[in-house]
Amino acid sequence: MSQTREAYHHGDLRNALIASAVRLIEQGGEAAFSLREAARDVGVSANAAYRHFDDKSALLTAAAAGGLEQLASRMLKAMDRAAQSGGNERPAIARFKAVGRAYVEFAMAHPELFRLMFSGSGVACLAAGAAGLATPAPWELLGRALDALVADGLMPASRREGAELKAWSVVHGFASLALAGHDAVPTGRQRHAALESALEFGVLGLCAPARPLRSSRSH
Amino acid sequence: MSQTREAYHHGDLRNALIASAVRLIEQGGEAAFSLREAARDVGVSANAAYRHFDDKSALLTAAAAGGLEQLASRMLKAMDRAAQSGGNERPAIARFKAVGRAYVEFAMAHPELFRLMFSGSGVACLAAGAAGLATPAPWELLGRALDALVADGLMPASRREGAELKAWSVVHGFASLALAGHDAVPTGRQRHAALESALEFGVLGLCAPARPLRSSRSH
DNA sequence: AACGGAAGTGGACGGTGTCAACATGGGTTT
DNA sequence: AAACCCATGTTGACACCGTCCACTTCCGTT
Repeated sequence: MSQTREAYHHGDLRNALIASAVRLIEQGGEAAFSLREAARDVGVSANAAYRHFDDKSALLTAAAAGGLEQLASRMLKAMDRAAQSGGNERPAIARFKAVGRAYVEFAMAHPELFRLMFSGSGVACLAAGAAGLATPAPWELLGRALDALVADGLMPASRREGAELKAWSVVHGFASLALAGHDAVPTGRQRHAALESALEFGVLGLCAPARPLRSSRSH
Repeated sequence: MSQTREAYHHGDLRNALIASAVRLIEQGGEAAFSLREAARDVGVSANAAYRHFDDKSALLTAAAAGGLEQLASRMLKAMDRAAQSGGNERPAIARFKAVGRAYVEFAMAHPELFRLMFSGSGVACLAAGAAGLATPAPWELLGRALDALVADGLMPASRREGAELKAWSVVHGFASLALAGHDAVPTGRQRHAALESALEFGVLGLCAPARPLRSSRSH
């Protein structure tokens, strides 16, 4: 984080612009960001940005990719932490929950950045982000946690396929609704409890035995 | 509340602007909408809009509220339809699933509008939308479906509180990820199957018996 | 020491949201 | 029926934005 050393002509403008974009977005949302403002913020002409980014949206994408990397890093750390001290849960379940918890907590800590990551045709953001990423992509981490659930015999192997989507949906939906300020999502202390409850809900949905089929054809 | 009454100068501009905004947004996303363009579209001066909306964002909010109403209407219709011909599912479960299905299908049919409804400080959108809405709000419909699950003895009453949030998270997350073009969400025919699977996942999470507590204090 | 190209600058264009002042015409009051 | 008023809509202007263009400045290479 040695950013103060950037000389106008010689520093790495690219990263400085990304950092500035992230800062502006986290403060006032995607709307409060403008290419000119970011350039101004770095103390450089507006058009200088075009030497490093094709487009305004290219800068946005780069900022989103940075956020994605940060998210993945947090998830990874949370997983490792949970692996060694999983409380009184089965380790695989503790890890699985830790991943989801980290996901939601990141969204709460960086609401605007999180929103940016999944806004618009996020295809671009996600794909571009995942392309040259150092840390494994978030959904890859989730996949590992799910594999562990199967390996420990907690989740039927037949349900492994498509499990990422379900688990991801719960936490992503939770985070999105919380960010939207939906009434159903409590705030503050109670939200933590709601999140834990939602995580247990996800575990149950994945691991619980299937419901008996109800063939009430006619009566 | 008699809204068509504003046929003063040139028809009811307010609704015309909202309709135009919805159209523009559905075509090219929120970014492709501008106050001036909407005004141009209905053949009126740009500033005329300010007689009906405080702000650009006020128009956006109104458009989102319209979408919310449409969503609620679809959910209601789907619930009613499922109630009378629930396939070979328990009626309460058929209704519950129908609500979620309608939610996701609406998002797929109107991706940009759906995105708008939950973007930004959606508080404004959702609150403003729910305020003077004719049809019951979407989450109210969901609440009824959940009540029915409890009434039929399919979901433990102790889990009723906060159940909206969990169910909502699944479908909202599913829709959001699908809209973002996430790899985990299949497209076309397979998506339908994935949605059904996710709905069953939600039912299981709500209705399945709790996991046995695992009190592995110390070793 | 000269040079070629990368990095950054300045100006301009069309577009946008929004404000202030002005025009208009239908409904209400006399 | 005539006069008025105010909601409705218009015109013009301002600052800001993204982006294109031509120009300058400096670094590393030869």
